[in-house]
Amino acid sequence: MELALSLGDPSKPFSLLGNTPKLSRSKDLGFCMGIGDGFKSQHKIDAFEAQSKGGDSDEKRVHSDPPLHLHLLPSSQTQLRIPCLTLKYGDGRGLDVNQLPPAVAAAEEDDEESEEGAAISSPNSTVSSFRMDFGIRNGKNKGKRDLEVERVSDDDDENGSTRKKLRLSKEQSAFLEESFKEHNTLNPKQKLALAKQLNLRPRQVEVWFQNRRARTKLKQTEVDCEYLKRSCETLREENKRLQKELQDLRVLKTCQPFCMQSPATTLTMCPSCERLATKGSAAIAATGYPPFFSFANTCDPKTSPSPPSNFFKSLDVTSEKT
DNA sequence: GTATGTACGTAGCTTACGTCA
DNA sequence: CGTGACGTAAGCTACGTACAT
Repeated sequence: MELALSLGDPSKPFSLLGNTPKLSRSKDLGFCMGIGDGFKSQHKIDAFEAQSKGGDSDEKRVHSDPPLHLHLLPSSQTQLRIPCLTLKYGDGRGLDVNQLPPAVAAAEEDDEESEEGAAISSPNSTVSSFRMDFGIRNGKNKGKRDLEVERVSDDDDENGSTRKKLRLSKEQSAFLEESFKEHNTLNPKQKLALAKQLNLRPRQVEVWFQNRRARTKLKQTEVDCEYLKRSCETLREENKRLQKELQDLRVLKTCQPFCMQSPATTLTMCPSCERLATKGSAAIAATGYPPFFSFANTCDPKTSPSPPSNFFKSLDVTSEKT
Protein backbone atom coordinates (compact mmCIF):
# COMPACT_ATOMS: atom_id res chain seq x y z
CA MET A 1 0.00 0.00 0.00
CA GLU A 2 1.35 3.32 -0.99
CA LEU A 3 1.22 6.18 1.35
CA ALA A 4 0.81 9.79 0.54
CA LEU A 5 0.42 12.90 2.56
CA SER A 6 -2.53 15.12 2.21
CA LEU A 7 -1.78 17.61 4.90
CA GLY A 8 -1.46 20.59 2.67
CA ASP A 9 -4.20 22.66 1.24
CA PRO A 10 -7.37 20.83 2.13
CA SER A 11 -9.18 22.34 -0.78
CA LYS A 12 -6.90 20.52 -3.13
CA PRO A 13 -7.63 16.98 -4.03
CA PHE A 14 -5.82 14.20 -2.37
CA SER A 15 -2.96 13.16 -4.51
CA LEU A 16 -1.17 9.88 -4.55
CA LEU A 17 2.26 10.45 -5.98
CA GLY A 18 0.89 12.71 -8.57
CA ASN A 19 -1.96 10.51 -9.60
CA THR A 20 -5.40 11.84 -10.02
CA PRO A 21 -7.35 11.35 -6.85
CA LYS A 22 -9.49 8.33 -7.15
CA LEU A 23 -11.30 6.39 -4.58
CA SER A 24 -9.93 3.00 -4.10
CA ARG A 25 -12.11 0.24 -5.34
CA SER A 26 -10.07 -2.57 -4.04
CA LYS A 27 -12.19 -5.04 -2.25
CA ASP A 28 -9.71 -5.86 0.41
CA LEU A 29 -9.14 -2.33 1.50
CA GLY A 30 -11.33 -1.51 4.39
CA PHE A 31 -11.51 2.13 3.63
CA CYS A 32 -10.89 4.48 0.79
CA MET A 33 -7.55 6.12 0.98
CA GLY A 34 -8.19 8.80 -1.55
CA ILE A 35 -10.08 11.88 -0.66
CA GLY A 36 -11.90 12.99 -3.70
CA ASP A 37 -12.99 16.46 -4.47
CA GLY A 38 -16.54 16.06 -3.43
CA PHE A 39 -17.73 19.46 -4.39
CA LYS A 40 -16.41 19.30 -7.88
CA SER A 41 -17.76 15.89 -8.64
CA GLN A 42 -21.03 16.83 -7.08
CA HIS A 43 -21.30 19.78 -9.34
CA LYS A 44 -20.56 17.67 -12.32
CA ILE A 45 -23.38 15.39 -11.40
CA ASP A 46 -25.63 18.36 -10.90
CA ALA A 47 -24.68 19.62 -14.28
CA PHE A 48 -25.54 16.35 -15.89
CA GLU A 49 -28.84 16.10 -14.19
CA ALA A 50 -29.76 19.66 -14.94
CA GLN A 51 -29.13 18.98 -18.56
CA SER A 52 -31.10 15.80 -18.63
CA LYS A 53 -33.93 17.34 -16.69
CA GLY A 54 -34.18 20.14 -19.12
CA GLY A 55 -34.46 23.20 -17.04
CA ASP A 56 -35.13 24.08 -13.47
CA SER A 57 -33.19 25.81 -10.79
CA ASP A 58 -30.39 23.28 -11.04
CA GLU A 59 -29.74 24.27 -14.58
CA LYS A 60 -28.13 27.44 -13.41
CA ARG A 61 -25.41 25.45 -11.76
CA VAL A 62 -24.18 23.82 -14.94
CA HIS A 63 -20.45 23.96 -15.33
CA SER A 64 -18.51 24.27 -18.46
CA ASP A 65 -17.17 20.79 -17.89
CA PRO A 66 -18.67 18.07 -19.98
CA PRO A 67 -21.39 16.23 -18.16
CA LEU A 68 -20.18 13.32 -16.18
CA HIS A 69 -22.59 10.44 -16.01
CA LEU A 70 -22.02 8.53 -12.86
CA HIS A 71 -23.80 5.30 -12.28
CA LEU A 72 -24.96 5.56 -8.78
CA LEU A 73 -25.62 1.95 -8.09
CA PRO A 74 -24.14 -1.25 -9.29
CA SER A 75 -27.44 -2.35 -10.73
CA SER A 76 -29.96 0.35 -10.34
CA GLN A 77 -32.02 -1.00 -13.19
CA THR A 78 -32.06 -4.54 -12.05
CA GLN A 79 -33.19 -6.41 -9.05
CA LEU A 80 -30.51 -7.03 -6.53
CA ARG A 81 -30.54 -10.68 -5.71
CA ILE A 82 -29.69 -11.45 -2.16
CA PRO A 83 -30.80 -14.92 -1.21
CA CYS A 84 -31.82 -14.11 2.31
CA LEU A 85 -33.89 -11.19 1.13
CA THR A 86 -36.04 -12.88 -1.39
CA LEU A 87 -38.97 -13.61 0.89
CA LYS A 88 -42.09 -11.80 0.05
CA TYR A 89 -42.99 -8.69 1.89
CA GLY A 90 -45.76 -9.22 4.34
CA ASP A 91 -45.19 -12.66 5.66
CA GLY A 92 -45.40 -11.19 9.08
CA ARG A 93 -41.94 -12.05 10.24
CA GLY A 94 -38.95 -9.94 10.97
CA LEU A 95 -40.22 -6.62 9.85
CA ASP A 96 -37.16 -4.43 9.85
CA VAL A 97 -37.28 -1.33 11.92
CA ASN A 98 -35.39 0.42 9.21
CA GLN A 99 -38.23 -0.16 6.91
CA LEU A 100 -40.66 2.63 7.27
CA PRO A 101 -44.15 1.90 8.39
CA PRO A 102 -46.36 2.31 5.33
CA ALA A 103 -47.99 5.46 6.58
CA VAL A 104 -44.70 7.03 7.56
CA ALA A 105 -43.07 5.96 4.36
CA ALA A 106 -45.83 7.51 2.36
CA ALA A 107 -45.52 10.73 4.29
CA GLU A 108 -41.78 10.74 3.77
CA GLU A 109 -42.25 10.21 0.08
CA ASP A 110 -44.65 13.05 -0.14
CA ASP A 111 -42.29 15.31 1.71
CA GLU A 112 -39.41 14.45 -0.54
CA GLU A 113 -41.43 14.90 -3.64
CA SER A 114 -42.61 18.25 -2.55
CA GLU A 115 -39.06 19.27 -1.85
CA GLU A 116 -37.27 17.85 -4.79
CA GLY A 117 -39.79 17.14 -7.45
CA ALA A 118 -41.46 13.94 -8.47
CA ALA A 119 -38.81 12.73 -10.82
CA ILE A 120 -38.01 9.67 -8.79
CA SER A 121 -41.44 8.69 -7.71
CA SER A 122 -43.20 8.76 -10.99
CA PRO A 123 -45.16 5.59 -11.65
CA ASN A 124 -42.90 4.75 -14.54
CA SER A 125 -39.72 5.23 -12.62
CA THR A 126 -37.60 2.15 -12.58
CA VAL A 127 -36.34 3.17 -9.20
CA SER A 128 -39.68 3.50 -7.61
CA SER A 129 -40.82 0.21 -9.00
CA PHE A 130 -37.78 -1.45 -7.54
CA ARG A 131 -38.17 -2.53 -3.98
CA MET A 132 -35.56 -4.50 -2.22
CA ASP A 133 -37.02 -6.26 0.74
CA PHE A 134 -34.20 -5.48 3.05
CA GLY A 135 -36.55 -5.49 5.95
CA ILE A 136 -37.65 -9.02 5.48
CA ARG A 137 -35.49 -11.78 6.75
CA ASN A 138 -36.05 -15.45 7.05
CA GLY A 139 -35.85 -17.17 10.35
CA LYS A 140 -32.30 -18.30 9.83
CA ASN A 141 -30.95 -14.81 9.53
CA LYS A 142 -33.14 -13.28 12.09
CA GLY A 143 -31.08 -13.01 15.20
CA LYS A 144 -30.77 -11.02 18.33
CA ARG A 145 -29.91 -7.92 16.43
CA ASP A 146 -33.14 -8.07 14.50
CA LEU A 147 -35.16 -8.54 17.60
CA GLU A 148 -33.52 -5.50 19.05
CA VAL A 149 -34.36 -3.60 15.98
CA GLU A 150 -37.96 -4.63 16.12
CA ARG A 151 -38.29 -3.29 19.59
CA VAL A 152 -37.13 0.09 18.42
CA SER A 153 -39.49 -0.13 15.54
CA ASP A 154 -42.41 -0.22 17.88
CA ASP A 155 -41.19 2.92 19.54
CA ASP A 156 -40.86 4.49 16.19
CA ASP A 157 -44.47 3.87 15.51
CA GLU A 158 -45.69 5.53 18.61
CA ASN A 159 -43.51 8.60 18.39
CA GLY A 160 -41.51 9.48 15.36
CA SER A 161 -39.92 12.52 16.91
CA THR A 162 -37.79 10.70 19.46
CA ARG A 163 -34.24 10.04 18.53
CA LYS A 164 -33.64 6.44 17.66
CA LYS A 165 -30.54 4.55 16.89
CA LEU A 166 -31.45 2.26 14.07
CA ARG A 167 -28.81 -0.23 13.23
CA LEU A 168 -28.58 -0.76 9.51
CA SER A 169 -28.61 -4.30 8.29
CA LYS A 170 -25.52 -5.83 6.79
CA GLU A 171 -27.10 -5.77 3.39
CA GLN A 172 -27.97 -2.13 3.66
CA SER A 173 -24.50 -1.25 4.85
CA ALA A 174 -22.90 -3.27 2.09
CA PHE A 175 -25.02 -1.58 -0.52
CA LEU A 176 -24.23 1.86 0.85
CA GLU A 177 -20.59 0.91 0.91
CA GLU A 178 -20.69 -0.02 -2.75
CA SER A 179 -22.32 3.28 -3.55
CA PHE A 180 -19.72 5.11 -1.53
CA LYS A 181 -16.99 3.49 -3.55
CA GLU A 182 -18.60 4.88 -6.67
CA HIS A 183 -18.67 8.38 -5.25
CA ASN A 184 -18.49 9.65 -1.73
CA THR A 185 -21.09 12.37 -2.01
CA LEU A 186 -24.71 12.27 -3.03
CA ASN A 187 -26.97 14.66 -4.79
CA PRO A 188 -30.62 14.75 -3.78
CA LYS A 189 -31.71 12.43 -6.53
CA GLN A 190 -29.14 9.86 -5.71
CA LYS A 191 -29.99 10.12 -2.07
CA LEU A 192 -33.63 9.54 -2.79
CA ALA A 193 -32.93 6.63 -5.07
CA LEU A 194 -30.71 4.97 -2.53
CA ALA A 195 -33.22 5.56 0.22
CA LYS A 196 -35.95 3.99 -1.83
CA GLN A 197 -33.88 1.02 -2.79
CA LEU A 198 -32.80 0.35 0.75
CA ASN A 199 -36.09 1.28 2.35
CA LEU A 200 -34.42 3.94 4.40
CA ARG A 201 -35.27 7.53 4.95
CA PRO A 202 -33.27 9.92 2.77
CA ARG A 203 -31.99 11.47 5.94
CA GLN A 204 -30.54 8.13 6.98
CA VAL A 205 -28.71 7.78 3.70
CA GLU A 206 -27.42 11.31 4.03
CA VAL A 207 -26.19 10.72 7.56
CA TRP A 208 -24.59 7.46 6.58
CA PHE A 209 -22.58 9.18 3.88
CA GLN A 210 -21.59 11.96 6.24
CA ASN A 211 -20.35 9.51 8.80
CA ARG A 212 -18.65 7.42 6.17
CA ARG A 213 -16.74 10.42 4.90
CA ALA A 214 -15.74 11.23 8.44
CA ARG A 215 -14.48 7.71 8.99
CA THR A 216 -12.52 7.80 5.78
CA LYS A 217 -10.92 11.03 6.78
CA LEU A 218 -10.11 9.72 10.20
CA LYS A 219 -8.40 6.68 8.74
CA GLN A 220 -6.47 8.86 6.35
CA THR A 221 -5.36 11.06 9.21
CA GLU A 222 -4.12 8.04 11.07
CA VAL A 223 -2.19 6.89 8.03
CA ASP A 224 -0.72 10.36 7.55
CA CYS A 225 0.25 10.47 11.18
CA GLU A 226 2.07 7.16 10.92
CA TYR A 227 3.86 8.33 7.82
CA LEU A 228 4.94 11.53 9.50
CA LYS A 229 6.21 9.63 12.49
CA ARG A 230 8.35 7.45 10.28
CA SER A 231 9.58 10.44 8.31
CA CYS A 232 10.45 12.23 11.48
CA GLU A 233 12.40 9.26 12.73
CA THR A 234 14.30 8.98 9.48
CA LEU A 235 15.15 12.64 9.47
CA ARG A 236 16.27 12.47 13.06
CA GLU A 237 18.64 9.65 12.23
CA GLU A 238 19.91 11.51 9.22
CA ASN A 239 20.44 14.64 11.24
CA LYS A 240 22.32 12.69 13.85
CA ARG A 241 24.59 11.20 11.23
CA LEU A 242 25.26 14.54 9.60
CA GLN A 243 26.03 16.13 12.93
CA LYS A 244 28.55 13.42 13.61
CA GLU A 245 30.19 13.88 10.24
CA LEU A 246 30.40 17.59 10.82
CA GLN A 247 31.95 17.05 14.20
CA ASP A 248 34.54 14.70 12.72
CA LEU A 249 35.44 17.27 10.10
CA ARG A 250 35.87 19.95 12.69
CA VAL A 251 38.14 17.70 14.70
CA LEU A 252 40.22 17.02 11.64
CA LYS A 253 40.39 20.67 10.82
CA THR A 254 41.79 21.58 14.21
CA CYS A 255 44.16 18.63 14.41
CA GLN A 256 45.86 18.86 11.05
CA PRO A 257 48.02 21.93 10.31
CA PHE A 258 48.02 20.84 6.70
CA CYS A 259 44.49 21.89 6.47
CA MET A 260 45.26 25.44 7.47
CA GLN A 261 47.38 25.94 4.40
CA SER A 262 45.00 24.35 2.00
CA PRO A 263 42.17 26.23 0.47
CA ALA A 264 38.65 25.74 1.73
CA THR A 265 37.73 22.16 2.28
CA THR A 266 34.82 21.32 0.13
CA LEU A 267 32.13 18.90 1.11
CA THR A 268 30.47 17.06 -1.67
CA MET A 269 27.46 14.86 -1.71
CA CYS A 270 27.38 11.50 -3.34
CA PRO A 271 24.54 11.39 -5.85
CA SER A 272 23.69 7.79 -5.16
CA CYS A 273 23.87 7.49 -1.42
CA GLU A 274 23.66 11.19 -0.57
CA ARG A 275 26.40 10.96 1.98
CA LEU A 276 28.95 13.67 2.38
CA ALA A 277 32.44 13.33 1.05
CA THR A 278 35.32 15.75 0.91
CA LYS A 279 37.89 16.98 -1.50
CA GLY A 280 40.27 17.79 1.25
CA SER A 281 41.33 17.02 4.73
CA ALA A 282 38.76 14.45 5.66
CA ALA A 283 39.63 12.30 2.72
CA ILE A 284 43.30 12.75 3.42
CA ALA A 285 42.72 11.60 6.94
CA ALA A 286 40.76 8.63 5.78
CA THR A 287 43.17 7.44 3.12
CA GLY A 288 46.45 9.10 3.95
CA TYR A 289 46.60 10.59 0.50
CA PRO A 290 45.08 13.71 -0.88
CA PRO A 291 42.28 12.45 -3.05
CA PHE A 292 41.48 13.79 -6.40
CA PHE A 293 37.96 12.70 -6.12
CA SER A 294 36.50 10.60 -3.40
CA PHE A 295 33.31 9.67 -1.69
CA ALA A 296 35.12 8.68 1.46
CA ASN A 297 34.43 4.99 0.97
CA THR A 298 30.72 5.46 1.12
CA CYS A 299 30.13 4.40 -2.44
CA ASP A 300 31.08 1.60 -4.68
CA PRO A 301 32.73 3.29 -7.65
CA LYS A 302 31.45 0.54 -9.91
CA THR A 303 27.87 1.22 -9.02
CA SER A 304 28.13 4.93 -8.62
CA PRO A 305 28.04 6.69 -11.93
CA SER A 306 30.04 9.84 -12.29
CA PRO A 307 27.80 12.75 -11.54
CA PRO A 308 27.67 15.79 -13.75
CA SER A 309 30.21 18.41 -12.79
CA ASN A 310 27.57 20.78 -11.49
CA PHE A 311 25.80 18.16 -9.44
CA PHE A 312 27.55 18.56 -6.16
CA LYS A 313 26.27 20.94 -3.65
CA SER A 314 29.30 22.40 -2.01
CA LEU A 315 29.64 23.42 1.55
CA ASP A 316 32.49 25.63 2.62
CA VAL A 317 33.41 24.61 6.15
CA THR A 318 36.76 26.32 6.52
CA SER A 319 36.09 29.75 5.26
CA GLU A 320 35.65 31.16 8.70
CA LYS A 321 38.83 31.67 10.67
CA THR A 322 38.84 30.79 14.31
C1' DG B 1 -20.02 45.45 -10.20
C1' DT B 2 -20.95 45.06 -5.22
C1' DA B 3 -23.41 44.03 -0.91
C1' DT B 4 -26.77 41.39 1.44
C1' DG B 5 -29.90 37.62 2.53
C1' DT B 6 -31.28 32.87 1.81
C1' DA B 7 -30.90 28.00 0.84
C1' DC B 8 -28.21 24.16 0.76
C1' DG B 9 -24.45 20.91 1.59
C1' DT B 10 -20.58 19.58 4.24
C1' DA B 11 -17.28 19.00 8.09
C1' DG B 12 -16.56 18.66 12.76
C1' DC B 13 -18.02 17.69 17.19
C1' DT B 14 -21.01 15.47 20.21
C1' DT B 15 -24.52 12.34 22.06
C1' DA B 16 -26.91 8.12 22.48
C1' DC B 17 -27.35 3.55 21.52
C1' DG B 18 -25.87 -1.34 20.15
C1' DT B 19 -22.42 -4.86 20.36
C1' DC B 20 -18.87 -7.44 22.26
C1' DA B 21 -15.21 -9.07 25.19
C1' DC C 1 -25.38 -10.22 34.84
C1' DG C 2 -22.74 -5.88 34.99
C1' DT C 3 -19.26 -3.05 32.86
C1' DG C 4 -16.19 -0.60 29.90
C1' DA C 5 -14.46 -0.05 25.20
C1' DC C 6 -15.62 0.55 20.72
C1' DG C 7 -18.41 1.35 16.53
C1' DT C 8 -21.90 3.95 14.57
C1' DA C 9 -26.46 6.41 13.69
C1' DA C 10 -28.07 10.77 14.47
C1' DG C 11 -28.30 15.75 16.29
C1' DC C 12 -26.29 20.21 16.32
C1' DT C 13 -23.46 24.04 14.80
C1' DA C 14 -20.32 26.65 11.91
C1' DC C 15 -18.77 27.50 7.56
C1' DG C 16 -18.52 27.83 2.46
C1' DT C 17 -20.84 28.26 -1.88
C1' DA C 18 -24.38 29.41 -5.24
C1' DC C 19 -28.00 32.18 -6.28
C1' DA C 20 -31.47 35.92 -6.10
C1' DT C 21 -32.39 40.61 -5.07
